[in-house]
Amino acid sequence: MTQPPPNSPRQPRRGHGRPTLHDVAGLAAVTRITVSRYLNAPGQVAPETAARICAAIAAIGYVPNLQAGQLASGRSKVVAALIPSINNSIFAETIQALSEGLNNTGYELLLTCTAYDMTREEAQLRALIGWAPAALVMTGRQHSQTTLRLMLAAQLAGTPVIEIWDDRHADEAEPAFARIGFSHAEVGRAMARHLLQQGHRHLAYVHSPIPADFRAQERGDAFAAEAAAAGATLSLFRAGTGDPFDAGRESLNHLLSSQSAVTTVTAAAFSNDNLACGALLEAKRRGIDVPGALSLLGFGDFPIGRQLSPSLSTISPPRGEIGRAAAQALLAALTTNSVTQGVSLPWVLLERDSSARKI
Amino acid sequence: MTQPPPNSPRQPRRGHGRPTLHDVAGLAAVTRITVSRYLNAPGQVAPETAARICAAIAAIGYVPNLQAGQLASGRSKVVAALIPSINNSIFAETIQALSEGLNNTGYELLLTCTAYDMTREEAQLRALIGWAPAALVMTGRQHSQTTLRLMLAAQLAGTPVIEIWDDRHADEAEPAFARIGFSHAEVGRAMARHLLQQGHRHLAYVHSPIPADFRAQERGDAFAAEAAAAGATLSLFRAGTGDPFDAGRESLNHLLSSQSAVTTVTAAAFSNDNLACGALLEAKRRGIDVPGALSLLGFGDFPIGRQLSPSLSTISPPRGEIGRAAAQALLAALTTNSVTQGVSLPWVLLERDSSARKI
DNA sequence: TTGAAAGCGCTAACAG
DNA sequence: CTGTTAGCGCTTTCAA
Repeated sequence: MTQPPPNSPRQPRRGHGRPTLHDVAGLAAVTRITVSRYLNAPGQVAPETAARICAAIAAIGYVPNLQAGQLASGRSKVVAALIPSINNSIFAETIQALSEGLNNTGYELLLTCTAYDMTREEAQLRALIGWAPAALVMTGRQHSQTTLRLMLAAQLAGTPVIEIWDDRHADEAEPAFARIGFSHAEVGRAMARHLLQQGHRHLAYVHSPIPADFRAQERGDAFAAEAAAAGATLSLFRAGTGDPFDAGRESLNHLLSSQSAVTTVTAAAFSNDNLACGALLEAKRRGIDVPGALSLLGFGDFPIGRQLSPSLSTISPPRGEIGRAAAQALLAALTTNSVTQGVSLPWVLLERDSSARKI
Repeated sequence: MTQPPPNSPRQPRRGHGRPTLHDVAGLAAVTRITVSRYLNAPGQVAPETAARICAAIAAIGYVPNLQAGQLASGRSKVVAALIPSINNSIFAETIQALSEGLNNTGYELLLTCTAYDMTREEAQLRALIGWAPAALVMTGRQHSQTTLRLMLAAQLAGTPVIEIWDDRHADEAEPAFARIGFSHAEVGRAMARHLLQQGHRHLAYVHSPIPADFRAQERGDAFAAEAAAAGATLSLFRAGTGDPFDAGRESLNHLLSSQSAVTTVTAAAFSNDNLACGALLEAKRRGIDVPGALSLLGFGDFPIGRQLSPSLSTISPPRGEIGRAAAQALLAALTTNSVTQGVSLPWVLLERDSSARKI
């Protein structure tokens, strides 16, 4: 039917089927721009015209092409976010909150996972920048040189950039980007202090199985430093990969089998609650008294920790708050064009039974 | 420098700062189209020219504008996916696998959450369609009329559409879309049969707190039907919202307090493992013998279930497989332009201690 | 192997 | 309140 005439000097391209502004305009007997206005600033269109346009849109099932709109306007409605893992319940809650916060603002969340891999982070960021995002949400403050360059370029071009789940480090110059989170070093120190204050002199720390989880690493390092400063002995372990509960069990077994008579560990801290719960369950299985013979302390405040007995002492990080604050900060920066502000969010040490003071 | 001449009749618009093909072309002393070819079909560009272009790109830090490219080419590199919740570990693994499968294929995953709300699903889908996605991934087979219309329109326009985490229902005509998942009705029946085979005649089922979780509802309904068919008595509960472990505990307490002398429930099945684990922990706390006095059966194969003692019997759904199969099906459909094929994926009933046969 | 021209669907700028 | 005109940055078709 719509065959090009045989002598046509050129084959004109035609769109891929979906109805366009043009079609709506034709049906409503107005021009495209009026339809565009109806969609973006309904107030500027006469009610009667608006009704016709509305009917036309419904009739042909028109859905605006966002790519075209954003290209033409030069401003995009995409917030790009990079997180290490979607599987990790810790980030899930933050993202859920961020996503809720962006809901009904017209902004979409474009989310990708780096799998704790800086090379991948760089590639992902590059791909995301291709979407001309209105804002950038990164996780943590450690990035490759190129990643940092891309972030800086974006920020210079006026795109708000924020780093979540981290805070300014003590021996660091003023951060280049707004951070929304907390200091993992402080958490690590607090974890050590909590155990030291209960009189423990022989501590252990079980690291995350992912060395590239910089924030977890930082908590462990700070824990170690604080323990050393207090003159306590410290055994360091790294959990195995695989099921974190099993890894926690194994780490407890390693810990026990590597005990020397003089330095019997009486308190162990873990990179996360799943590891700690595994250790807790294994201790119960082996008949070890928790906290009597061994105190246990986790991180993350995962729901299961509250359920076991003894219940698991842990750090409760501001999971959801980070997402909410990020959404708020971004929207503020995007609408008022102001500078994005970082925030330090509070965390809490939940002193439950697994590290209760020995009476 | 580039001030508009004072008498210029119109203020020309200029882009928003980021370097474009044009800039690269200028630096490399070629035209834009050659740069475009270098990016999309490097083989068609002379090596010498390619080198110049490559240098230019690096020099000015050019990142292609995807929106412009997709608009011009009419084909997008976005896969849009709608899931009920990101917080739910069950979907997290599927999405992670889908995302891995799409990695390095040039396709991006645009992900949004419906929060188990059909109205929201419709709104989200509409927003996603605005991105002219190359493919659509929906969750489940129940959608609003309008959502279905949009999905059908997309499919008609040649966009592969698949529904994950579900399968063809027995009394349903040929599904309009490819489904990748399994039958929740079958799972529900299998759960009931498992308990019936162990001689239980008084069953209970604890529903998900989310009535709009159609798949969970379907498992429960099928469980109930199977129990009724076998002449067993059945107590139905719906778990409370909030911490699922707590909800599971409460449901056990309700169950026990609503016991009549004649029909003492000896086996309870749950909509998910967290609920079941809560009940398991509560049973232990109350000194109820599991499985001696009460058998417990969950769904989902969450890691914690294996760790408790008695370990939790459960259904292990093909979480990751669904994501992998979806990625594979989409890529096949996108590259070979063939029809998307649905798949039924196998699940397993893990018969662990909480429902061990009474000897 | 490279270039010229036209157009993807929409919106900014400026009239009327 | 509505229309005209000229792009957004890229890719398509055809020609050289």
